[in-house]
Amino acid sequence: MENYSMFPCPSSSTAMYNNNHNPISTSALGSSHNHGFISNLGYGRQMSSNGFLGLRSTAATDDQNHLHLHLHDNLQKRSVAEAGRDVDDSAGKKKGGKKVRKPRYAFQTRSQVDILDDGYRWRKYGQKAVKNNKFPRSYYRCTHQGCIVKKQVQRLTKDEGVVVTTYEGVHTHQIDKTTDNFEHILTQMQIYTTNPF
DNA sequence: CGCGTTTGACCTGCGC
DNA sequence: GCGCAGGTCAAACGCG
Repeated sequence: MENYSMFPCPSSSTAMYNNNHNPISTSALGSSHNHGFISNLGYGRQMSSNGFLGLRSTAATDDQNHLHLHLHDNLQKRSVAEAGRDVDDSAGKKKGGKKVRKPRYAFQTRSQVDILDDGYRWRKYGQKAVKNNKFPRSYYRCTHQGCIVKKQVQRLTKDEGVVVTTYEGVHTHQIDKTTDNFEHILTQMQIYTTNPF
């Protein structure tokens, strides 16, 4: 749980569509806890070179900002602890028992499709059945040379319309699909939080 | 042929 | 120590 951050986003009741012309229903999204992180970035802006919209620092200050992730099912302490294991040598060592792990950012997206086109190219490297979840979790890596960003995609059992996408690491390169920008991404996804604060 | 997906085996950490 | 569950690997396979 420690290293997730959620990014509340202004919600809308407007129906949206993604690249595949599949509807992204936003009607069920809550709006009472809008902290407006996304809106601070500016619409139509190119993704920042660190590859994650310049938001990475928020995870490091997770405790201060109370940006705790509240996932419905299984993306909880176990997965976080496990994720630390595979952190590359460049980023994390477990000397003396202290592990340093990359921050992870989790989005909850109400979407008919699992894969959100965020402009980067991803290669699937695994899929696992998750306990207490009838949907498998998929594991993706960025295919850009030298980029070690990973993401996990999982649909919630309790709400089949919700897709949880967890990013780990930051991109070391520009976005691959230059036609995509943040505005485009927003047309594909709506992010909301279950945080009770 | 190159790239991406699938999938079972394997590895690792945590809880009991 | 053992079992479970999450995460990764890699060979096989499919597709353009």
